[in-house]
Amino acid sequence: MSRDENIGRKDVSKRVERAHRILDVAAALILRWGYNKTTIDDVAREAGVAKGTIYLHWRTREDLFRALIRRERVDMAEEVKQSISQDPMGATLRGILKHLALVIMKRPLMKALLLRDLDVIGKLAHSGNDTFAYMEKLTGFNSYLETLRDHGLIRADLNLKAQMYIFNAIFMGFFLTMPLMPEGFTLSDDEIADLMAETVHCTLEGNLSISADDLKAVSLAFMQYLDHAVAAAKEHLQQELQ
Amino acid sequence: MSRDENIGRKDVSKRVERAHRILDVAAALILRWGYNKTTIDDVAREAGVAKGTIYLHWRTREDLFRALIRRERVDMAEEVKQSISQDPMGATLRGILKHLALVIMKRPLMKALLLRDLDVIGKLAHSGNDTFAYMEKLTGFNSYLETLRDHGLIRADLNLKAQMYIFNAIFMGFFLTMPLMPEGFTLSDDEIADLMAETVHCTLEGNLSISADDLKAVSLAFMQYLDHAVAAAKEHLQQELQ
DNA sequence: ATATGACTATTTATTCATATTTGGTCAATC
DNA sequence: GATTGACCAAATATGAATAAATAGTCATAT
Repeated sequence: MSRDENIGRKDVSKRVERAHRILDVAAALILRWGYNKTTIDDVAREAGVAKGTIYLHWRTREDLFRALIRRERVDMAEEVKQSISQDPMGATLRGILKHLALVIMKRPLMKALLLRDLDVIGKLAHSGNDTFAYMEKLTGFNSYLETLRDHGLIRADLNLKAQMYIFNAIFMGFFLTMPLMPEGFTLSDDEIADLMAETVHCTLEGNLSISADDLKAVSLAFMQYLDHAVAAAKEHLQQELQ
Repeated sequence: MSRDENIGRKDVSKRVERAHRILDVAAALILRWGYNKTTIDDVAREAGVAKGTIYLHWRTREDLFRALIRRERVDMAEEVKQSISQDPMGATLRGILKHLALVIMKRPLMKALLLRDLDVIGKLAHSGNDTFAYMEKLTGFNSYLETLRDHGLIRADLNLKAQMYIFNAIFMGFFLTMPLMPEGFTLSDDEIADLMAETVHCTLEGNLSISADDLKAVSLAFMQYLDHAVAAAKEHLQQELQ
């Protein structure tokens, strides 16, 4: 490794560190004041950099916040991956749902994004309603469901599209019901996650007896996929933050 | 029956008829233009009455639309009752859910109310956020669940609060997911209703074997309750429209 | 080369005056 | 007595003109 590259490396790591510091501030401010009322000046001041510095990282204000969202997603994916890998049943449908739910509940920004909380994401909701990425995610999930089905880990008497819809409805339903329940009918995050998992289990996994081999195979395939996807996303993010 | 009362009757029936005509127009206009942009003048013109006449029925604009919503609820309840009574399994949890869902899907106004579609209900959403009536409905549903449980028609290994939450989450989830699914992943109303029922069945009813006696008992109790509640609501509505 | 913050061109918020719409009333009419 | 629609006050929309806030730039400093 030449000296030039070394120097470059050092510079880059400093830059990335600063980018993260700025995003940290942006995350705190968007949750405190909402996207519409969070200014670049605020972010710069709180992050201890000049405004111009922020524009050395991102071309526009929106770019900055979109980067924040991407980072949030990557961090979440990493956390979910860890969580799943520690649970023998983690790669089952109910496992994924439960771990995903618990991680999201701990992350106010992800929760706000999922629930489309306009107080937080404001105009960020309208612009760039990335349906392409969404479709991509859905089709990715589709192939995961196919794998599960091939290994007998979900019911075979329901078509994929239906199972897809059911999974989505349960996922969104449990989250969206949270703020709708009146006093006395609310449940804790952990209870909700468990019930979500239970619902998916009963409806999509049925009372199929899980073969250890199939579970192992699916877990391996899924973790391998997740490892790869998360690593790529992290790499991509690192690159993006230079 | 004296002649006075007869004359009164006739007048009242005319009045009620007119009230319904006005509400019909209000329903059409609120769906076409939304609450905020539907004026009393519009309603009066379309209904073929003078504006003053409307104020002979309701004290304010909001009262008119709240009456419309009450009527919609009563009509819906009546329709659900009919639908359930024709289905042997109608009074089971999955039966109720399915019939309720199908009826709502056919009623744009109910759908808009359920989904809190601000384009339709506009400022009507904020004012009078009737949590009391909501609580009442929830506790009513609670006791229905208790009856089901006593007759072994739903699982006994989940507490009522949890089952309540699950039911709500499934119900809302399937409805709210409808507009969120992209092209190619959508399902028909009937498919969605069936999947909703299936989900509730798997999760809350389990694979319990239903005793014919218990089913009969629950159906009877439920239909009796529904009959009574709907009749009272209708009576109340009739009274309200004078 | 990197970072800064004063600077500017836009955007957004505020104000104020005017015009229009609309909820609700009530004297006149049927 | 029931119904009407002209009428009014209040609310809402429109627009101009001004002020304030803010995104993004760039000459200068480190």
